[in-house]
Amino acid sequence: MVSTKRLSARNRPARENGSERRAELLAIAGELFATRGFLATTVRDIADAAGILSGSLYHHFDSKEAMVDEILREFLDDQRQANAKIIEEAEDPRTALTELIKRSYAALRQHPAAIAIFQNEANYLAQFERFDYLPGVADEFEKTWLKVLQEGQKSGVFREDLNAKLTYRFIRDTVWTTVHWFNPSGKLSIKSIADQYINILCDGIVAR
Amino acid sequence: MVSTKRLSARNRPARENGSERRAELLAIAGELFATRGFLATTVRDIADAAGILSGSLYHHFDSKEAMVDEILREFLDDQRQANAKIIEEAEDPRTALTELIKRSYAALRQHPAAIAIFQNEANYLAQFERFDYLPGVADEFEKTWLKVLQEGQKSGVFREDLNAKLTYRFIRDTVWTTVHWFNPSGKLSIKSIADQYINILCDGIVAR
DNA sequence: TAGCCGAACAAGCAAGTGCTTGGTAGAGTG
DNA sequence: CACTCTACCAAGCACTTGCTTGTTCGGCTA
Repeated sequence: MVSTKRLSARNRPARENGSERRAELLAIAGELFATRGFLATTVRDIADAAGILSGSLYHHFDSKEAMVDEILREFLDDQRQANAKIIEEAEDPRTALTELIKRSYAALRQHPAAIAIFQNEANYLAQFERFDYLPGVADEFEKTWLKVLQEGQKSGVFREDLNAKLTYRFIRDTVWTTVHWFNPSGKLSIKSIADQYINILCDGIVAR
Repeated sequence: MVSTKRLSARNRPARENGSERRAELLAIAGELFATRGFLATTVRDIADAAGILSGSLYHHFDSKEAMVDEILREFLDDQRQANAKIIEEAEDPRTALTELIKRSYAALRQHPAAIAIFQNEANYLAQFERFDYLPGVADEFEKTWLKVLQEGQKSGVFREDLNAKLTYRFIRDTVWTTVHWFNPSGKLSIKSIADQYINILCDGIVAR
C-alpha cells in the first residue's frame, strides 16, 4: 500500500530541501564553476573543497548539472524580479536605464559566481534539455532593456539615430563582462564603476 | 655521429611545416574550440570533422594544446603588429583610438575563432606553462590603449575626469565580446557596428 | 531504548579521455 | 628498382570522468 503520509520539511530528503550544508555545497560548487569553468571542475574537486568524498555529493544533488541549474535559476529569478520592479517604478526612460545599469552592477556583488557561469557556460549548457529556459530568459532581458531605450528615443531623451538593439548589446556586454576583472577587494568600488560607465554612456568620452 | 644534414622545407615532418592539410585541420579545430569550448571538444571530434581517425591528428600536431597554442599565437601576433602600426601612423589620439577600435572589429572577420577562444579559454589555458605568454600579451594591449587614452586627455580631446584604465576596460569588453553574437551573414555589417560604437563612445546616447 | 534519518564513507563501474604504437598505401625520387 | 616521405589506419593503453551501490554512525524522537 502506498503511504499517504505527507513529507514534512524535516522528512524530505536533503536533495530537495534547503539545508544549510546543501547551500554551503552549492556556494562552493558555484565558485569553482565560475573560476575554472563547468567542465574543468570535477565532482571530486567540489567534494575536496567541501572536505567530503565525491560520492557524498549525490546525497544532496541529483547530478553535477543539477547544481549549475539551481545556481543559475536562483540568480536569473532574482534579476528578473528586480528588472520588473525598476520598470514599474521608474518615472522616465533615463532613470529607468540608469537604474537597470546600477542594478546589474549591484548583482555583481550578490551573484558573482552565477553571473560568471551564465556568461561563460550558457552557450554550452543550452545544448541540454534541462537548460532550455536559458535562451528565453536572455530574450526577456533584451525585451526589457529595449523597451526602455525605445521609449527614451520616442520621448527625445535618447538620440534617435541609434540602433536600439545594438545599443542594448553594447551595454549588456560591458556590464556583464565586468565580472571577469572586477576585484571586490580592489580600489574600485562597484558603485564608482557603475557611475563612470553611466557617465560615459550618456555623454561620451570626448571633451566639450 | 649526429647528422649535420639541414632539413629542407620538403623534408621537415608535417608537424613543423605549413602544409595545406595541416592548415585545414587547424581551421577545423579552431572552429570547434570556438563554438564548443576547448575542453568540450575532443580530439575525436576534430578528427571526425576532418574525416580521419583521432590518432592521425598526431601526425600533424604534438598535442591538442599545441593546436590552440598555434591558433592563438597567429592571431595575437597579427593584432600586435596591427596595433603598433596604428600607433605609429595616427596623427592624433582621437584618430588613433578610432583606428584601434576599427582594427579590433575588423579582426572579428579575420580571426573569429581565435578571438572567441582567446576570450573564453585564456583564463583556463593560463594555468599551463605553455601559455605563460598570455598575460603578457594582454598587458601589452592594455598599455597601447592606455597610452592613446592618456595622451588624448592631456591634449584635451578626451574628458579629463575619466579613469583611463576603466575606460579602456569598457571599450575592450564591448569590442571583443561582440564575437559572441556577431553573425557574418546577418543584417549588420562589422563596419556599421564599429561606426555605431565609436559614435556612442565619443558622444554618448543622450540627445542634445 | 529501539528505530529512524541525515550525512557521510569506501569501493568501484562504464564510458570516455588524450595520446602512443606499429603498420600500410601511394606518390615521388635517386 | 629500391628508397623515402606523407598521410593515414587500427588497436589499444593509462587514466579520468560522472555516478552508483552498499554500508556506517551519531543524533534525534516516539
